Amino acid sequence: MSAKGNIYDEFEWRGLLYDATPGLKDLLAKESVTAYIGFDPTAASLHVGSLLPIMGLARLQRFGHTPIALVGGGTGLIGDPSGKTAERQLLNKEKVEENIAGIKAQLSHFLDFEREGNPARIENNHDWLGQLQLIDFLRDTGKHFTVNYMLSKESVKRRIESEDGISYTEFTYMMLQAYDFLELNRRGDCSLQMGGSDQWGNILAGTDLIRRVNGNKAHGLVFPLVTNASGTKFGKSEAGNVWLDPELTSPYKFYQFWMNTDDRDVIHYLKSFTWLSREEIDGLEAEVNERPGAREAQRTLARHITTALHGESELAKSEMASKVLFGGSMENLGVKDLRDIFEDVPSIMLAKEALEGEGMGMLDVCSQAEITSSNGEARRLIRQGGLFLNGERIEDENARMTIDQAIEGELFVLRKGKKSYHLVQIGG
RNA sequence: GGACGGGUACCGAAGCGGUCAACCGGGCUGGACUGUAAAUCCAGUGUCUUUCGACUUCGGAGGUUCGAAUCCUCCCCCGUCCA
Repeated sequence: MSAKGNIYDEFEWRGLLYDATPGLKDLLAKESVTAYIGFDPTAASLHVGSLLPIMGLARLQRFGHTPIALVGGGTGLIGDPSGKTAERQLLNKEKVEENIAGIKAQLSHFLDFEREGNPARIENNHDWLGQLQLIDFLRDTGKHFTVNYMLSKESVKRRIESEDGISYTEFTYMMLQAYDFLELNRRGDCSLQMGGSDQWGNILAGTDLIRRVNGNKAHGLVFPLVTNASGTKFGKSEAGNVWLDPELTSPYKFYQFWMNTDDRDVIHYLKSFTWLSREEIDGLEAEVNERPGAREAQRTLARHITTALHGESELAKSEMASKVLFGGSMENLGVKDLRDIFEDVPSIMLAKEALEGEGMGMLDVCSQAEITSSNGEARRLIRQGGLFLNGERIEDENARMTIDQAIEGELFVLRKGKKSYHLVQIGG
């Protein structure tokens, strides 16, 4: 169907094909398909974990198919039990609305809503789920689900076996997701739902429902869960979740997150999250094997994703900051540059008077700047050689910080360990 | 409602009258090595002072005792089994 070949093969070589319904490959080869992925508005921003499905939609679009991003304004009020071991906290409607707005903005970085022939769309399932009448729903949709079928689904089974059980609310989630698929199939001829592999059960519930209600053949395709060689959960940094929203995760931190990718994961991530061709990725793979220390693959990965999400200029800033923070000294940098580089580093103001004359004890500075949470901790830190003022190690726990040590008389750069920076600025 | 079992620091888990600020493991924080890595090694991990020491902690409240995380009473919570 497309000059570039079949998207199915594309997913396959990129390692993004975990499972798919039979016949999907032929369908994708023959015609332009409309496909959707659901996004949960449980937070005001998506995080890097959502990048895989988002890219899935984007790839699909480049291959001539039509992507729909479905925001779960309705289902978000219910909560999906898949992959969860405990009952979810319900969100209120206002919060969900707010989250949807944020998510839409982020999706637009990746999907083309203007594209000739197959523009992307965003739908909110609250538009139809909100209208649903209980009795109608039970008669028209509920009839097609046996409890036996629902109980047999992995996500439900696991929760039933768990001690806390599963509420009726979450139990119903599967039916609603199936209904979404049916609705999209009816109104827009959407015939494919994609998602993470944890969605397989829900997706099949949808294809089954569509077949029963209107006899159409619908398809599902799921991506593998993104794994992490170190065994930690993908998408977490030491600072917590890595979000797509620059207010929550600065472009610099976002860039660093990818930069820190384990050698064992980086090729897989390049396949999953970038547009790079097979040849380019093969080249980088060779690079990783030959000169792992250069981390060319990580740099390429970080560049591509950061640019896609935050743009060229943010990438440039992130790279400059990285260079200073990890590369060399800050010697030649003025206050202006430093302020820029340390833009999203915690910062405090201290009164000029406090730093004149004797100055302030480093232990105090540490608590004021919230570098440490007790004097004892600050003491240990210094003793072990983990505290730096303007790049110089503090040797003595009784050292004092005075105004003449300030860079251009305006600010101090404190560093704890290798990576944790704090700024102290002098206030009036 | 009844019968047991249990609640100890971020988590898991010892301790069951003094020598307990509380073994050990994980996590976390520094340091060394390094590739802004992994692995490894070292150190640290209640608060205040840091040498000694003082103070606050072992579900909660009381009590016994010279002395309690450890014994007693009541209460709260969790798990398992029986109703």
